[in-house]
Amino acid sequence: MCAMARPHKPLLSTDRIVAAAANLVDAEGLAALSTRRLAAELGVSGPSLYNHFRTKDEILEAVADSVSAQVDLSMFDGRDWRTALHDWAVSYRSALRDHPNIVPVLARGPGRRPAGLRLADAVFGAMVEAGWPPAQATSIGALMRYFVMGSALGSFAGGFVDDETAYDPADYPHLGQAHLLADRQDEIDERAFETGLTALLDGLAHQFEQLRRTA
Amino acid sequence: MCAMARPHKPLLSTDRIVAAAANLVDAEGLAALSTRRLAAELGVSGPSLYNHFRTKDEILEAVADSVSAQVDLSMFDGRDWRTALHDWAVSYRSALRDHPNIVPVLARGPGRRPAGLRLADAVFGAMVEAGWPPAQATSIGALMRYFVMGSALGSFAGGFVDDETAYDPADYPHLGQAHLLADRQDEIDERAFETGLTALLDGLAHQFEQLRRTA
DNA sequence: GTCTATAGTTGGATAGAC
DNA sequence: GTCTATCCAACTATAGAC
Repeated sequence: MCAMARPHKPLLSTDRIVAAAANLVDAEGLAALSTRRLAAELGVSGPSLYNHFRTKDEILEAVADSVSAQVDLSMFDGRDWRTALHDWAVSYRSALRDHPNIVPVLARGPGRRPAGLRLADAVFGAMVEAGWPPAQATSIGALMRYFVMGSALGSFAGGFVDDETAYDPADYPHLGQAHLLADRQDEIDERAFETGLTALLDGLAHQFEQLRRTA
Repeated sequence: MCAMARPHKPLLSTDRIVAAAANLVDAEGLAALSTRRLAAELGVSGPSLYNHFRTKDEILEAVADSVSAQVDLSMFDGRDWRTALHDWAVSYRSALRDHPNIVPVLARGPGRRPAGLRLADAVFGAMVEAGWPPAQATSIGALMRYFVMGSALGSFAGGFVDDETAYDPADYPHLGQAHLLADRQDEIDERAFETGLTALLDGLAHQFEQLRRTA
């Protein structure tokens, strides 16, 4: 009878653990990620995870970095900064919206996470290359992160309840249609993101022109 | 000997509970908010809280709404939309940065929270009043929320470690100065926020002009 | 590298006395 | 409206067998 003590082929791998953890967090939220629960999803016992990660937080960091790794950075090779920044923001948001529950972890910053750092390196390098002064390039990296993370953290439209009686016109005179937002979440959030991104890039292009003129 | 069964003066009030909960979340994070811990801070026993709230989540929602209530909305009376939007964004971010740990809860949206709804009502109403079509006014409310929440969720600069050896130039050729960011967090985040806000408002003003021209 | 067993906390919430 | 007592579930992590 095999007591399953030491298998000849490892049952686990860091990649399998990270993938299962990401699925769990996506499906049930950060709070649902426990070592026991994760192990159960992988068909192993809880303590087995500690052969691959030292703490639960290490697993969480690895999940966060796997999301950063999904962001496309290829547009920074060659294209003009505005187009590149637009396409990057779209890819960035797309990756984060697939995993909104992990956004608060990503918001801690890149720290020592390789994919997060590659991302920061690519956008900062491309902006400096394009002619932005380093301090401005830093601001651009920061403000784009603000906008993308904010847009991925939670749906704007989905934050209103789908209940006509919830928003009394006497209390909220302009929210008469607000209960309709929840039905068209994706469309409304998508349009707001594109509107904001266009405004942001228009405004930055304006600043860039002024910068070139005075230089 | 008083067994402290039913005091003549209530020891607790919803306001006291909310204030203590906010302090706890600010100081130690969302995870530190437990009913037992919160009760201890208030000098009462854990179950006493259930005389004022039905669940822990109700307390959390009340904390979130108390933060929304701190946002100034007076600038929407009379001032031009751009100035009002700027001042509102600054006040909004200021309130949220004082309580960054509660931002993920605020990101659920206003739902049925009165202060959150007053905020949404004020900005939407003011934009429509100023001449923005309702769909655009909705987008503006959403994209401003994205930007402000993203900027309050966590520091950009503070997300890099203050360790010169952490960012190897061979791996990250443009992050040679990144370890210096952590030392000047507030200054860097503040400038990025103002840069982004100005760009956003410049871009929206541009869209508004075009809208007026074609109308 | 996986298992079992377990230590040692901590959690949300209810029942019923006063 | 606060208390005490309690239920029972869940958690991270370690020790040591195989």
